Amino acid sequence: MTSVTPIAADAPETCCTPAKSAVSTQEAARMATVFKAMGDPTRVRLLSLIAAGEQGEACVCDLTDPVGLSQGTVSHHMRILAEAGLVEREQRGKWAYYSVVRPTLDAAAAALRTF
Amino acid sequence: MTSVTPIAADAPETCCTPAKSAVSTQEAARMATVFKAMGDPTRVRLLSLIAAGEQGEACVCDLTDPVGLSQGTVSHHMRILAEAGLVEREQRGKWAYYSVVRPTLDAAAAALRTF
DNA sequence: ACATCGTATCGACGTTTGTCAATGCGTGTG
DNA sequence: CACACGCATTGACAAACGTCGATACGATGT
Repeated sequence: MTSVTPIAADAPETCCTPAKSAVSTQEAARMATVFKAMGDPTRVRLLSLIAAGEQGEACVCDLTDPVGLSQGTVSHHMRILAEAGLVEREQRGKWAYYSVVRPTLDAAAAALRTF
Repeated sequence: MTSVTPIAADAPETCCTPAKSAVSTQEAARMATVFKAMGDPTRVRLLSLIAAGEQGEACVCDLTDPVGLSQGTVSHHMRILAEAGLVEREQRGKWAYYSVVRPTLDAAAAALRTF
């Protein structure tokens, strides 16, 4: 699984506040997945820590201390962020480096502006 | 309660990708409140319906049918959206009109871009 | 091969969440 | 006044969530 459906970058051809129509149920669900992933203080913090990291990335071992949670819990949160398409995982040696997926963030921000 | 703390419009004096630092725990918590409110498909739908409404507003009776949930449940969701500062309530006659609070949306979108 | 280290996964737990049906509370209308 | 209507609140309950400790997995180094 782990579909990673990045909110849909549609927005057909709109101009300025042009007779909006409500989003479909499925689109609402996809948006909610991303927002729900960011709906936890710890995950917001994790995302922020990763973005603030050296190359905009960080491994789990760098994250457990700052958030003050067990390694297992952090790993769990990373999984949720990854499934929402907010971060990407890259195995380097025995470390797992996570980096922020900017397009997803941008799509989410854009989606917010459509309301 | 119902603090309605709109994410903080800080962003001191930054330019282009300038040595980011992680957000504080409290800021993370405030952000998470807003995103958590949008972390449910029904609430995304509600927000969208309101924004798509006549004057960018809608009363609960207009919302129950589209989302297919009981009136009590819709009222519950509206409360959460209101507490997150995402919508405002205005009593007009015997109807309660909800409207989207654009600044909160914008602040959330801006916050997303800081990652 | 073996021991070690960094992560992921599992099982269990208390808490929070989304939902409903029922009830309470204002507000306008007969 | 009494009644109907729109909305909020309550109580209850199943499902989902966040957390931990323990365990399993995969890569490194000895």
